Parts: sequence; structure tokens; C-alpha cells
Amino acid sequence: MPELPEVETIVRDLQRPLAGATIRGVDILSESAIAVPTAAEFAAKLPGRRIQGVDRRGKFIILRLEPGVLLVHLRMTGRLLLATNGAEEADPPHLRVALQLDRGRLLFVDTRKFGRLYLAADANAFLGSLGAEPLDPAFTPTALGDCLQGRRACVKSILLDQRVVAGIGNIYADEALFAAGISPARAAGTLSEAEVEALHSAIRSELQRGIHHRGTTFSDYRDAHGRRGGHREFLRVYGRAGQPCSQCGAEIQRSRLGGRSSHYCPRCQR
DNA sequence: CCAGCCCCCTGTCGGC
DNA sequence: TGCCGACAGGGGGCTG
Repeated sequence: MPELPEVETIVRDLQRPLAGATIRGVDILSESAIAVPTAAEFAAKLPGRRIQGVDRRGKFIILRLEPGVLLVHLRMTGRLLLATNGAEEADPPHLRVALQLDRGRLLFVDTRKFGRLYLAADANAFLGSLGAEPLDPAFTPTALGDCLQGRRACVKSILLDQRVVAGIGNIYADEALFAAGISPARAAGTLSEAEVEALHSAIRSELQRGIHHRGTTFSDYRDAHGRRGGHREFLRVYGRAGQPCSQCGAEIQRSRLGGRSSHYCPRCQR
């Protein structure tokens, strides 16, 4: 569910409320939510640690602790919710982990239980294999071109590979390919220099548009305050199969590529 | 390297 | 109405 724009929105929401907060206690309602270390160690080690700040790398939320780091990956249906009011309120459905802070609580809620929390001394073991950060200046058209060159896989599959570019998921991959006028099924290595530049620009602008609207909500995504994102109405292909293309009027198609659904305009994308 | 399959889970929706 | 299969924004692993 949450891709880079959704994770970025949550991180920005959390920065101010969490910076400087101290973890007082941990409630683990679903042990499978803890990837590393064991659930018992996780619960034993966190109390007393202070949250220094909140960052993002790809789709990972990074709570910088003193000492160590707590990484959160929301996968499909995970949410990280602030419950800052002092009054006791009922736990939300599918609450998996609750961090008691010196100011309120931070709740990890996850219907499908795919999301994971990682507590470690440093983040490198889990973030080291991630590819370029697409909104970073180091992500240039040349850098993207180098990743695509010689690859026979379809360009969409490459965009979804977190080792190549970190943070793109199914929605923004489809939207960026539409914005660039490139078919998701094109073999990555066949893109011209101009197409690589158009794709690079489209990836950035589509992600930034998503952030501007505080993310895309279909059903599950919520920000740290439990609110929906506003970007859905701005999507041009994702979720619009059968509807006319906003540019040319042709019917938006949907097909399966690499096990994921893909949405595209057969006339605008080549 | 790559396509295609499986798995992890739960909820929702469409067809019959 | 009720049941059943398909499908969902992610990612890891396996096979051929």
C-alpha cells in the first residue's frame, strides 16, 4: 500500500511529535510484527531509549534512537498512528504493537500482518541493499539509464525493484510510465536516451505530486493522524481500467506484468 | 538474468 | 441471501 509519498507523509507528520520523546514501555500484541530481534528482546530493550528524529529511506520509516534505530516497513496495510491524547481510548482494530511514550502512544496497526519492525544498532544491514533515492540529487537520468541498460525485463518490473530505485510501488510506477509515455511492458534496455530522461523526470514529478496531496488512499492507507490521502483523484491510469484516457480518450487497459496489475493507455504509451 | 509460481495475512467485492 | 474465488498498494524465496 504505502509507497514513497505515503511514507514521506507519515514521516513528516511524526517528526515534530516524536523528536525528543522517550519510550516508556512496549506492548506486543502480535509477535510476528517484530522482525528483529526476538519479540522478548524487542520489548526489553526499547524502554528508556529516546527518539532523536524520524527519517525515511525508500519505503522504510526510520526512528533514530539513542542508541540504535527502529525501522518500520508498512508493507500493504500497515499504519503508524499517533495517539497523543492523554485520555485512555479504545485500541484500534488490528493493533499489533504499541509504544508507550512520555507523551502519548505510537501505534503500529496492520490488518494483514505483513508489516515488520526492526530494532538494530544501525540501519545499514536492512537499508544497505536499497537502490537510488529518487528525490535525491544523486538520482540523475544517467544513473537511471545505467540501471536500465542491457536489462531484458520489462521496465515496470525494474522500477518496482527496490534495489534499483527505492520507494516506487505499483501505483506510482504506473503513473510515472503514463506521464513518460512509455509502455510498462517495454524491455528496459530498449529505452532511448530521451525516454530515460522523460521517465526520470516523470518518476520525480509523480512522487512529488503524491507527496503534495499527502499520498494516495484506496482503502487502507492513513497518515499518522488516521486521515486519508488526497491524491487518488489525480491518478491518470491506476485504478482507471475501462475509463477513457484523460489525454486521448482511448480506453485505459489493465493487464498483468510480473504478477502485478498494470494500468496504461494503449495509445499514449509506446 | 528473468518469468512465473508460492508464501506470508485479512477483508472486500463480484459472480453465481 | 450466501458461498466461493479473485484480488489488493509489498516483498522474499524458489524453480526452470
